[in-house]
Amino acid sequence: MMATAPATVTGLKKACSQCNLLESCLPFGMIDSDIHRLDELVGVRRRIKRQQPLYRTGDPFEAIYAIRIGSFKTDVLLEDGREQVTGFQMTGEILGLDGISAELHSCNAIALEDSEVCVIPYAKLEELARIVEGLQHRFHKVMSREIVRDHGVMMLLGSMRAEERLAAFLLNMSQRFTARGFSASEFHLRMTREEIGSYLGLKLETVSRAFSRFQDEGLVAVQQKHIRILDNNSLRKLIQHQPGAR
Amino acid sequence: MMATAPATVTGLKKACSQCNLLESCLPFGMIDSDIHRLDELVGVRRRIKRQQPLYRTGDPFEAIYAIRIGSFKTDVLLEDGREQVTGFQMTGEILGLDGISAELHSCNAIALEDSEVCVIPYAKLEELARIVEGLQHRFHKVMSREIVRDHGVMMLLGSMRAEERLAAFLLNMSQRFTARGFSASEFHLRMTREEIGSYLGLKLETVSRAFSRFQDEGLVAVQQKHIRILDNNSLRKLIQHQPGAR
DNA sequence: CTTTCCGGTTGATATGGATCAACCGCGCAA
DNA sequence: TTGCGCGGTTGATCCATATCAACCGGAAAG
Repeated sequence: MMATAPATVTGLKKACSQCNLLESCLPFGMIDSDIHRLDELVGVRRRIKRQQPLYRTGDPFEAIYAIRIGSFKTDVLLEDGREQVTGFQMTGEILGLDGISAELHSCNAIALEDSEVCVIPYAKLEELARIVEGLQHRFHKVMSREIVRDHGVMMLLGSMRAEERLAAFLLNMSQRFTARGFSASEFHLRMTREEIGSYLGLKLETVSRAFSRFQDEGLVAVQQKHIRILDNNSLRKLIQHQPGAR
Repeated sequence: MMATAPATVTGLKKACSQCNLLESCLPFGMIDSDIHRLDELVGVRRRIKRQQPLYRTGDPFEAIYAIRIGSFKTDVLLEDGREQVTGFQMTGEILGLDGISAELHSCNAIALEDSEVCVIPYAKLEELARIVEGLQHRFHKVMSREIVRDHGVMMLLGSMRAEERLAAFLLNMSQRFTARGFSASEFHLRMTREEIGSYLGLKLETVSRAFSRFQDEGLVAVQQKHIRILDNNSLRKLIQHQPGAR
C-alpha cells in the first residue's frame, strides 16, 4: 500500500487557542488555561487537494486529524472493486480513529474539496490526555459519538427504505450545517449522487429518483448539488412511522 | 425509560488477575504488576438472565461491561417498532461504549443466554487509565476496534447480497469461536434467525433460505442453531469476488 | 402423555430498487 | 466559439428479496 499523498505542511505555534473552530472541535468545553496546552498537540497542518487522500487503507497510523477547512469522505474498498462510503466529515470533526486499533488505517479518507486538517500525533495526544484535565474524557466522547453515529447508519442501511434513508441523510446534513452556523434549509452538497448512494446502500439512479420525488412532493428544491429544504416536518415524518415499515 | 433490570451482584477482591479471560479481555498485554491494579477496577459482577437487558436505551451511563460468561445482542429501536441489531457480543468483549458520548446509553444490550458481566465503573476506568501504563492505549484500541467492526457491518449492509452477508456472518462467528478456544467449524448460534436477519438487514425467511442453499451446496450443515462449516474456502470466496458484484 | 407454542422451513406471489439505456446540460479545454 | 466529458435525470425492464401463507418439530407446560 502506498504512503499518503504529498501535502503542504505548515508549522504553527498556536493552533487550538487561536482557532475559530475551538467550540466545536476536540477541545470543546475545556478550560482556557488547558487549551493553551493543546497548542502543543497540533504540530502541523496539512492541505489536501480535492479528490486526494489524507490517508489510505494500510497506511501506518501515526496521527488523528481535525478538519479545519473543507470536507472528506471515508470509504472501504472490497477486492472486487465495490466501495462502501462509511461517512462524510465536516469541519471540526475528527478523522483517523479507525487506525488506533491495528496501528494501520482501515479505510481511505478522501477530500471532497480542497481542505486543511490539523495533524494530532496520536502519541502526543495519549501523553497529554494523561495530564490535561478533561482531555481524555473529551476524546473518549468523540470516539463514542463515532460508534453511536455508526449504529445510526446501520439502522439506515438495515431497516429503512430508500426515501427514508435519503430523508435521514438530508436532515443530518442540515443539522450539521446548522451547528456550523450555516443555513439549516439551504446548502451545497460536496459529494456526488454515487457517493451518497454508496453511503446509503443505494444506486445513484435511486438517489436521483428519490430527490426528484421529494421535489415533486414539495419537500425540497433540488438543483444538482444545491439543496433547499422546504418541508422539514414532512421529511422528519417520513423517517419515523413509514406506513409499510419493514 | 426504566432503570436497568434487577441483577445478582457479587463483591470481589481479585477480578482480573484471577480471571481466565485475561488474555482476550481489556487487560490484554498488560504487565503482571499492573494487572493487579486492575483488580481495583472491577468492583462487582452482575448476572443477567436470558432475554433480560443489561442496560437499555436512555439508561444513565455509569459503567462499561466486560462479558465473563454468555453472550449479548445490542439493538436500536425506532418509534414504529422496527429493530436494528447492531452487534452480537461474546466473552471478553466490552459492552456499553455507546454510552460515553451522551452519558446515556443509546442502545439496548440484551442477554442471549444466562450471562455474567464484570462491571467497570467508567469514572474509575478514566482515573486508572491516567496512571496505569498501557491501560489508556488498550482502551482506545478497544473503542477503535468497535469503529472498524462497525465499518465492516456497513460494508455488509450497503454493498453485499444476502448470501454474501450470511457467509461473512458465519465466518466471523467461526473466527470468534476459534479465538475463544472452541471449534472453528462447529458451533451453536445463540440468536434466532430473526435476530441474524435484523443484524444483516434481511428478513428471517431470507436468512433461512440462504442457510438451506448453503446446505444444499455442501458449504455448511445446518440443524436449527447448530452449525457445522464444511467448506470454509467456498464461503470465503463467496464474499470476495461475487460475479454480479453490485 | 398430550397440548401448545415458538422458531424454523418452504412455497407462491408481489415489489422496491437494480440494471440497462438514452439523453441532458454545465463546465472545461481546445 | 465549439466540442467533449462527467454528473445527473429519466424511462423500461428485470430480479433479489420481501411478503403472505402453510406447515413442521422440538421444548415446555399442563
